[in-house]
Amino acid sequence: MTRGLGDLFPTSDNMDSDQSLVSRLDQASKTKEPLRIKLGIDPTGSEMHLGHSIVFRKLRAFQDAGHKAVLIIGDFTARIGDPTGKSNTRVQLTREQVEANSRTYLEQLGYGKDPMKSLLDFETPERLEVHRNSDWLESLDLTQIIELLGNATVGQMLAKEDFGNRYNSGIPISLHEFLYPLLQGFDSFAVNADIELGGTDQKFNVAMGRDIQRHFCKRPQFGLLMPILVGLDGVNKMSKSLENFVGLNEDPLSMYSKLEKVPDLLVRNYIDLLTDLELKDLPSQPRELQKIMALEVTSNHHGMTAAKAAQLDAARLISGTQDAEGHILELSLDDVNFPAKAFYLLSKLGVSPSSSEARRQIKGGAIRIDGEKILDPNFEFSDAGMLLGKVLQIGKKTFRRLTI
RNA sequence: GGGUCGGUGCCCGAGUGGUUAAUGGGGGCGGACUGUAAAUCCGCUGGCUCUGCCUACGUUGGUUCAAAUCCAACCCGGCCCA
Repeated sequence: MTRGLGDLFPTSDNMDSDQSLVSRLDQASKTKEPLRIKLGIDPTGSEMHLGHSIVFRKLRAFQDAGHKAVLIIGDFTARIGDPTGKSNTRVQLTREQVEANSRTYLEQLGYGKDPMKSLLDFETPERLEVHRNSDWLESLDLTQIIELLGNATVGQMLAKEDFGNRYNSGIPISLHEFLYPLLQGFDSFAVNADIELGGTDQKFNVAMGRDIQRHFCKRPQFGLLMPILVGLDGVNKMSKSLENFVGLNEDPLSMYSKLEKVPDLLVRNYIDLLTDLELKDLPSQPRELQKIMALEVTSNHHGMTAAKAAQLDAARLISGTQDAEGHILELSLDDVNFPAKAFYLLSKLGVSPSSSEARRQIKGGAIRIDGEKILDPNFEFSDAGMLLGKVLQIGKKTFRRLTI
């Protein structure tokens, strides 16, 4: 339960169960009253990634220990946008976008899937509640909103790192952004949370929840924060917009290939946060560790059989051998008008983003056909027969078999 | 609302009437090396079936043979004042 923990508060070790999580857990097991573990997620995108999964793994651990997961789909707060970690105002989403995102989020978390292969246990009713925060936030009236706003000061808001940075560097902060932490806090009150899970960047918002609960005369929650997962670049946090992520619904091969080459410094961290493996039982060679980690994580989401297949495929693709029969994606020459010059072919096939880029790739020596380098962008293929069944290679890692 | 400064390519950021898709950095892509990596080195980095053509420096107009660079209005933002 404490594995990988980033931060926990409050942490007093006295016996006051409002201040010590250990005594609260004791109390819960004595009274057979499961704790309510809140985790909120704003459906602001369509794709979840491994960074999200850390906190869900923790939630699942609580479920498996008999507690109740209270999942909040932030369909209302998604429309405001969490300013945490942002250097500018977030675009506001429409109701329809948010609704579509909510559905894909639930699917990615394993709704309707075997609990053994999914992040959350959706199958055991007493272990899960799912709420949408529009249920209570949408109907707040101005009086209530003003009461809510009274719980925090401008000073507190500006003390929050992201707001402070933005304020000091002259980047605009819209007033509605100040409301976000308060609404997240109100969620904790609304679902009567005992513990709120979140990333370490959520400390301010989670702490706000305690203030709001106390304001409404509820027992304040504990905050249990998990570290932020560093992305594949080894520098920034994992995020879709930085394109350093591994999506939860990526196919096994793509998931494995990305994980297998995470920077060495990250491998232990990934093992700690994304698997149940014990580091001391594992070999120390970085390359071996990468493979074990990639296999294990892929297996968590797709099962061991699929993960092992992905590992084999990845090895074949990397070694550059083209005999990964059936594993090379096919690409149809259907749309191509012959005679076709090399650069036109690449852009028409969609392997190059533009025909200018295709020219550059060719000149840079990135393109091979059946292993033979093409260096002239204007090289002309007179008809499809010249290419049929051959393997087009773009860079080191992308292979496409050309078909009709 | 008033004053003032500013809005440049994926990002940051030079440029301030005239060879040129527009210095530099970051990021990205490609190549070499390697452990498929990191570090390092090299090349590329607006679009187009491309020896040429087209679109670009907040928006729209204007001045000029010529504008990212000058003028006007408008939109957006910072700061100071209210």
